[in-house]
Amino acid sequence: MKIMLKDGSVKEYGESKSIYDIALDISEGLARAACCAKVDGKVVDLRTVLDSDCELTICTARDEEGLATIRHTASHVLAEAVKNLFPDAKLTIGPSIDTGFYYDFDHAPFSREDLDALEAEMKKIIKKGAKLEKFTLPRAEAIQYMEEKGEPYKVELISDLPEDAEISFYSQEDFVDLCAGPHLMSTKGIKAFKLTSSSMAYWRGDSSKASLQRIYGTAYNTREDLEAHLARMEDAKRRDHNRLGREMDLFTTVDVIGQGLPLFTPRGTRMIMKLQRWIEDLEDREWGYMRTRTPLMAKSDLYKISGHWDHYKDGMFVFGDEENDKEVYALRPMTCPFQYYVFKNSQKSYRDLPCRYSETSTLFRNEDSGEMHGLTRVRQFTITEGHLIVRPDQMVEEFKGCLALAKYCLETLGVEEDVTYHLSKWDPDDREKYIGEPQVWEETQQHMRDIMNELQIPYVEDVGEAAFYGPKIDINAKNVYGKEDTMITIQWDALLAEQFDMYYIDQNGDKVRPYIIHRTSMGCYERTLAWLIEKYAGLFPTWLCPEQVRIIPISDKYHDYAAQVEKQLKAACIRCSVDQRSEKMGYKIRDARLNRVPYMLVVGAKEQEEGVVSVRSRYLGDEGQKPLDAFISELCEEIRTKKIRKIEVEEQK
RNA sequence: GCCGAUGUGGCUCAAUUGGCAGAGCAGCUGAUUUGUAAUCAGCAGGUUAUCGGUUCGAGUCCGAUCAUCGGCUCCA
Repeated sequence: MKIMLKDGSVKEYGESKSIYDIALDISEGLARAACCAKVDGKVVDLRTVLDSDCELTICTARDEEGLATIRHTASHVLAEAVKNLFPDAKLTIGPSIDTGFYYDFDHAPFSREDLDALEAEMKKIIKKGAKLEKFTLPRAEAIQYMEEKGEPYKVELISDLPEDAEISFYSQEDFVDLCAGPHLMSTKGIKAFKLTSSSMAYWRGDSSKASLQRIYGTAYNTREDLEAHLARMEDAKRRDHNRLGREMDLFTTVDVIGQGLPLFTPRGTRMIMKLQRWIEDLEDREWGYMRTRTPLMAKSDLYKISGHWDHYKDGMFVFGDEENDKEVYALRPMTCPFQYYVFKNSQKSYRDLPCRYSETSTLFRNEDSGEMHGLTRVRQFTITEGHLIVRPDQMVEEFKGCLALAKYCLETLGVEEDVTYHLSKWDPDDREKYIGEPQVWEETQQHMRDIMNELQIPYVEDVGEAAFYGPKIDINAKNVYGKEDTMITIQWDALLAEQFDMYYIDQNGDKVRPYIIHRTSMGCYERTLAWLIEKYAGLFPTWLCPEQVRIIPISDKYHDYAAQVEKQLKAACIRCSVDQRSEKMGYKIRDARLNRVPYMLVVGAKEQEEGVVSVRSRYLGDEGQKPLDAFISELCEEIRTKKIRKIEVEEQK
């Protein structure tokens, strides 16, 4: 039998060798190095292919697939440990995931102490180095086998497998689990793992079914990799906007105000206003948008026309007293219909289109109480929201324009490399959730594919993620913990114009339905700010900093000169302050750095005499003396161009 | 909404078995007048998230509510 290794070399083995020997041999004695194999691009278990004649590639622990195999086996070891320490626990499922693995058990909640005990038990199991062996059973026997073992969830899993599916089990000494594989040859292959947390999960993700306890763990090829991962997690904790944003005095929350209702302090507000003025000016001046200002609430009638009442009522804040014949109102969860009525205010000619409306729009969504998180999931947020009412023949160009504007915003914020593009499609098997004809949906989705391909933007397609009125491009970003959030969305809508009876007059004097693009350029301010905090760990580009310059007089003899410097900076619209406290310079510098002020101007006798400033920046450290005029013009240029300077000095702590 | 954990000055944390609520940092006041990451001293700051219960006595035990965190589910 011939086996191809990752480096392209080929090894040949005779019939007599056992698969374990072969596995050991190809991995040069390390049972963990060869984890699984790939045949025709499909990941398969080494055991199933090593005794057949086919061309295969060995995946080692350094490959994504190999690492997933290690983690999958780790989940089995966890399951064995749980059965050893908590024999009553019932097994369910335990896959590998991006960051490690988990296993769900039907059992009472596990404490951190339980996890520590389980970790110790897992180490024992690994040390013994049991061989993992695979065997299969016919369906009836498999069910009987698991019934005898008292594992009802496994019985259910087996019963739900397709008729022709192979029903395989893996054993490691006395512990046996239903599993499709692949797995390591031996538990010894798990060299570095840690149980990270436990939480609750539903059986098959269904909240009406049994609640299970999920134990999360992570496993890596080497101890160094594991430690690097844990260090990344520590770093993530430090960057976490929900912690850092509060620490930096950008926002806060108050119990009596409520969940998902953050308050922005003057520093946070300054950042948001900076973003808002930039984006409004950009849209209006360079992209031909017209600003609207529309109500934050409306009668329920409006949402009935738009379809939101049927599709989204639970997500709205509704008030009023229908039973006593009083009007029922709702706070707006989106801006669409309001801007449609701005469009409908006057009759439009084909020459008036495209009509690009934009609004800095505050929205209200009644998210479930468990959903709120920092600034990324809130009940009230403000989005730079726009609707483009266009002729069908303008749709593709305008859609491209929206994508270009979004990309420009991402580039300016320095985050364009951190996003992924998603084509969010409807779900043909869940027609209830959507309006419109299947054919329209498929055609529109194809248009969007064409646009993305033409612009050469890589994207993935997600089924069932569309809006109820049309498919969309979602631009997602990962937070510090790797969890994705939608930052920007651009939606194609060929349906709602009908609901609102919108039209324009074409060359022939006929009424024609326009198309609509729902879009945002920069997303909502709350989420974008959260993203920026995490991206820059609070060290924002200068133009966004709530405080750009801290003036540090060496002693109070120089307060007058410091005040002069401050006056000139303020005249140039630079956000600055003077630290007048009677502290030593070192103390003031430390304080300014902890406040993440990008520039410090030290002023004393020398500076006062010569009319200069001593510049200390976060980028280069001590930059030496500069004439004040020169400093101001350089800084203004940096702010005007929204430059992102590279930090070249080590951050001390 | 569901499961779990958590909640003590602005922040980080302490308080033995239920027995006087305490420290560091930040803040304020005074002294110090400082040359590139912490000068010294003093002061002030609390209904221990809220409400109720058990108890001679509750930060600590019990219940409810609110909020925060980790997940699940959801995200037009």
